[in-house]
Amino acid sequence: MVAEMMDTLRGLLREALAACFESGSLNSGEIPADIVVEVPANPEHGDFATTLALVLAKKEQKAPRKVAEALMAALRDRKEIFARIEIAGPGFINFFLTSRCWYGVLEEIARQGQAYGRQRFGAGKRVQVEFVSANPTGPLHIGHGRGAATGDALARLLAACGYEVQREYYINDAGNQMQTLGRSILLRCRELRGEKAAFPADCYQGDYIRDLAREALAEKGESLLSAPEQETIPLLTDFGGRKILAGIAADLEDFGVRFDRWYSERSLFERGEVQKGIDYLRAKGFAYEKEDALWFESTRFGDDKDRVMLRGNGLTTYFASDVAYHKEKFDRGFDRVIDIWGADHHGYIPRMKAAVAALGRDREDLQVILVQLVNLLRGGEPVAMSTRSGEFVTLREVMDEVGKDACRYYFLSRHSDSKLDFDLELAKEQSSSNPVYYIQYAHARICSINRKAAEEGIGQPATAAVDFSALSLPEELALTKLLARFPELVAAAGRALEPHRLTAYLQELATQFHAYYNRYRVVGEDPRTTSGRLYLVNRIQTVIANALEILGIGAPEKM
RNA sequence: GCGCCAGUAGCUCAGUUGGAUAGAGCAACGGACUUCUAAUCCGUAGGUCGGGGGUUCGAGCCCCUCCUGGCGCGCCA
Repeated sequence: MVAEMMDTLRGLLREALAACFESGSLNSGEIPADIVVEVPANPEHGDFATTLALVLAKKEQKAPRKVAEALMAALRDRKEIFARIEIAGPGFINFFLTSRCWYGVLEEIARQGQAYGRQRFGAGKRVQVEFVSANPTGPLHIGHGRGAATGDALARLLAACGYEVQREYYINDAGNQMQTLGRSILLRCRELRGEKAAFPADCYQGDYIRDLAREALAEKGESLLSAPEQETIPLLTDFGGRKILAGIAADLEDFGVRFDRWYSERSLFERGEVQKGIDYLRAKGFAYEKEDALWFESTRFGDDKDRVMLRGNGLTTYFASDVAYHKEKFDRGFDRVIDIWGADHHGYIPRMKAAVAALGRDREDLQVILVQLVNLLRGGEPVAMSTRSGEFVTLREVMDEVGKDACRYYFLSRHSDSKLDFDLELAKEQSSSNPVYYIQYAHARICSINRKAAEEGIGQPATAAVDFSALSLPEELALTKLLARFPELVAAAGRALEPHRLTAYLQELATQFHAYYNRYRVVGEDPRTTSGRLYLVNRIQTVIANALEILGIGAPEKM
C-alpha cells in the first residue's frame, strides 16, 4: 500500500513537473530519474512528503518554496486520494491522504491474511543460508544461539521476500579438533577404569566427555582400553561426533530451528571435492607452488596475501575445504549464498570472496553476515566461555532458564554485528517486563477480545459489512497507517538482510494497540462501532502474527 | 603497525540507506482494575549523536583526521 502510493505520487509529480515545463512556470527542462518520496517521521508533516522542490531549486535558480508552489499548482488529483497538500519548511511538499483511502489497507490485510507483508522480489531465485556450523566437539553455547536465531530469522525473512530458501549446517568433522575429541573420550574411558594419567590441557575438559566415555564403554565394550589407539581414537571420534551432533540437532529443534541439510566436510573429501576444487584453481592458473606448499593466488582477487591450500605435510587447509564447499554450493544452482559467521572470522571474508570470484561468480553472490560474540554475564559478572576448558553455559541451559521466545527475541532485537551482553540474572528477573511478552500479550489480548465477542454472539465481520466511517478516532487511523507500512518494512529488512528491524516495528505496533485498548472498548453498545473496531484489531492481530512468524517467535492465544 | 566492526539519554539499544524539533525499552517518581487479560495504560525527565575539520539547501548517516573499545592479521580450525 505504502509502496504503491509512493509510486502513484512519483507518477503524479512527474506529470506535474512536465506540465510546469509545458506552461513555462519551471524551465530546467529535466525530470529527475528518481524522485524521492518518503514517509515523514513526524505525522504532522503528512502521510508522504517529497523533497523534489528542494532538489530542483538550484537548477531552477529559484527559492525552493517557489518551485514547490509551481509544482503544487500543476498537480492533478484525479482519483481524489488527497485530503490536503501543503508546502512546509524549506520547501517540502506534504501530502495527506483521505481516511477512506487508508482504510483500504484493512481490506487488503483481510484478503491476504497470512500472506500480508510477503514480497515477490525474490521470486524465482534460490538462496542458501548456512549458519551455526559448529564443530561437533561439544554442545552449543549461547553464542551459537545468537547465530542460530539470526540465521533462522534471515531464512524466514528471505522466504517472505519470495526466495526459495535452503537452510544448511556445515559440519566441520574433518579437522584435528575431531581427533582431539576422540582422544579426550579415550582418556576419560581409561580414567573411568581406574587408570591414572594426566589429562592434557588441550583436550576437551567438559563433563559431557565423561558421559560420552561412559556411553562408549557401555556400547563398544572394554576392548576400547586394550586395542591400539590408531583404531580406538577414530572409532571414538566418530562415536562422539555423532552423539554430540544429535544433541546439537535436538537443541536447535527445541530452539525452533530446523535445517534442510546437514553437510559434512568429511564427505567433501570422500567424494574428491576438495581435490577437484584445488584442480579447478590450478587449471585456471590461479594457483602456484612455493616452499613445498600449494598456494591460491587470492591477491589477484583483492585479498591482501595469498593463501595456502595444500600444506608441506601433504594435508589440505581448512580454506581448501571451504573453497570446495562453496564451489559445490554454486554448482547446486544457488543464485545467492549467505554465510553466517562469528565476527572473529571476519578476516576470512576477503579470501572467501576471492575464491568466489576465482570460481567465476560475482563476489556479491556470496554475502557474509557477521554475528558478534555474546558476552555472557551472570549477575553482572562475566562467565568464562570456552568449549575446551569446559567452562560454559549451554544454549540448552539458557533456553530452560529464559525461554525460547524471550531468548530469540533478545538476540533478534539488536543488529547482529554489534556486541551483546546477555545477563542471565537480568534476563530472568526482567522476564515479566521483557519486550517479547509485551508483544505477545497484545496478540493474546486480541484473541481474548474475539472470545468475548463470540460469547456475545458477535462473529467476525465480513469486509462488505464494515462501515469504515465508524473508525473515526485518530488512534484508529494511526494504527491503520502503521499496518500499511508493514510490507515495506519486510522488503527493506529483506534487502538489508536485517531481521532486527521487525522487532522495533512490533514494539511500536504493540504500544499503539495497548494504548488504544486501554482507552476504548472494542466490543461495546453500538454494533456499527463494534464491528469496525473488531475488524481493525483483527487486522492488527494478523500483522503481529505475521511479523512474529518471520522472527520464529510464537504468537500465543492466551497468556 | 595494518585491516574490519563499534562509540547515540544513567544502562541496553533503534534510527526508514542524506531530510523537518534525534526515538524506544529498562531503571526513578506520581496516578488508573465493578471493564474485551493490570504481562496493560496515563503523566513527569533525560542529549556536545566520542572530539575536530570538510562536502551541501540540509549530516547521527557521506569524506578526512584523532581518541577509546572489541576482533582479526598461521602451511590452526
